[in-house]
Amino acid sequence: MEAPQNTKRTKASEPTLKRLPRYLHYLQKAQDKGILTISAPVIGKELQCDPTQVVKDLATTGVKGRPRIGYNIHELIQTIESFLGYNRANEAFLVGAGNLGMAMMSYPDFQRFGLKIVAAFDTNRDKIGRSRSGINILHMNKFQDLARRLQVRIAVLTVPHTVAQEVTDLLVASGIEAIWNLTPSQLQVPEHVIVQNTSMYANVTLLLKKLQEKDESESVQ
Amino acid sequence: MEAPQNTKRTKASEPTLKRLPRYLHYLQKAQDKGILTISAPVIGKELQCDPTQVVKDLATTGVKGRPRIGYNIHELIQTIESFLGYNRANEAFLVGAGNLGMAMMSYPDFQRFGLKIVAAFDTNRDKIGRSRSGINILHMNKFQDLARRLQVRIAVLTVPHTVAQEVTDLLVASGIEAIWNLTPSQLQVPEHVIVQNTSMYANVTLLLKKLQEKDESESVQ
DNA sequence: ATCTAATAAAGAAAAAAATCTTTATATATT
DNA sequence: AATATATAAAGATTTTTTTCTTTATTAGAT
Repeated sequence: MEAPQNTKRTKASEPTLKRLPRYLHYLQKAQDKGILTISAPVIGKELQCDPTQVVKDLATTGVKGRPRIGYNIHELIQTIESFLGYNRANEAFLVGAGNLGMAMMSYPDFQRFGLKIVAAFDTNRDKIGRSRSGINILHMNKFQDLARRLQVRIAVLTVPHTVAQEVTDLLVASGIEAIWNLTPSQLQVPEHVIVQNTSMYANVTLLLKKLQEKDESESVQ
Repeated sequence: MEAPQNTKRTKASEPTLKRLPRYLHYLQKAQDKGILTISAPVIGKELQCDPTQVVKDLATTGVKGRPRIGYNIHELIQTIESFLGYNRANEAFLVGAGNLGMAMMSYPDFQRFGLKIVAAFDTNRDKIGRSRSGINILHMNKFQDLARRLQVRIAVLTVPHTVAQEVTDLLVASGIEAIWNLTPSQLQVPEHVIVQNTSMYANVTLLLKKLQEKDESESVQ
């Protein structure tokens, strides 16, 4: 355990990390169909992206392919999953059992992607004691104690944005090291805490802007 | 209406488009506090991002600031909203009234960001006829007729990934031009159809990988 | 009125990412 | 066995995006 076999400390770029799960999803479907080997050009064609991009992305995981054959699909899946850390089950607490929180609880397969939501928290009395997809909803005042005792490092934040910052302060005080922020708020956190923002608004903006640009380019013609 | 006043056809970059809604959200909160003018360094400090980046992003919208003063916050908000097209109410149909679909229906303020979900569709009998946040849930077999009659161009896709492609084919056949894809599937669409992918899996992967890299860098020290 | 400091704006440089090109290799075909 | 071909892998180029630098402007202080 002293020397790492893989000296490939090739820190993958963010765009690459975002593409890898997509490849993985496609590869798993392909494997289910009984396919044994697959080439980068085929993946690129199917996922409508550049084949050399696929080769480059796969190369960062350290997997080796063979000319004229492609990659062994089983080995490829294993390597990507291991590279992304999907084998470890990272335990997480979800905070905010509203609509979005409930949706996240019943979102399928997070566990296959390395994330296991082990409990949910809210302050609404009507929700406490209930459960969703096997995840119990507890009162927020139990968060700090449980997070410390269970050594949970990750929180999924789905509270209303009006209370996002104050809840975040509690998470940080409870030892949370990584926050998946699904609120539109920009969270203030200490340097050692990781925040991953998933803004629905940014995405809807991008979509509408693309549509708008398409309209404009057509009207110009 | 013949010649456009703004010859600034500065097509904004994708990263810029994703940042603008964040600025907007912060600016609106600042405006509520009664602030009248604001400078890029202040925005940058508050949102912990580079001040020159903020200046560049704001410049693409065409807004003008004044040295030593900053930007008029009201004018700034107006300009960004107009640039992003938030004034127009783009009507959309939501397809798939499951957990995520319901969450999207009750997601606040989409309309402020230019998107108005006017109806939802599903095939589950238990859901049809009900409504959520004032949005009625209709049977999927009414989709094509309604989309055409109401000239709805945008669809929000929140169906299970197993049926994502076949539903997409129906959307396209119904004249839908833009799809906000919240399933993990890579959709096959004709060239003229715009797809915006929002993958929860890509985001969770990014978070876990960042945490993993942090752990590794600490253990190396 | 003049000077100073803060800041927008424009431009240059650097960094990052995507795309393109070349090379090498292994399989299938003749 | 020799050749052609598909493909991975490595490298080079181009493009995009971010960061840095410089310049110009303006409010406030002296």
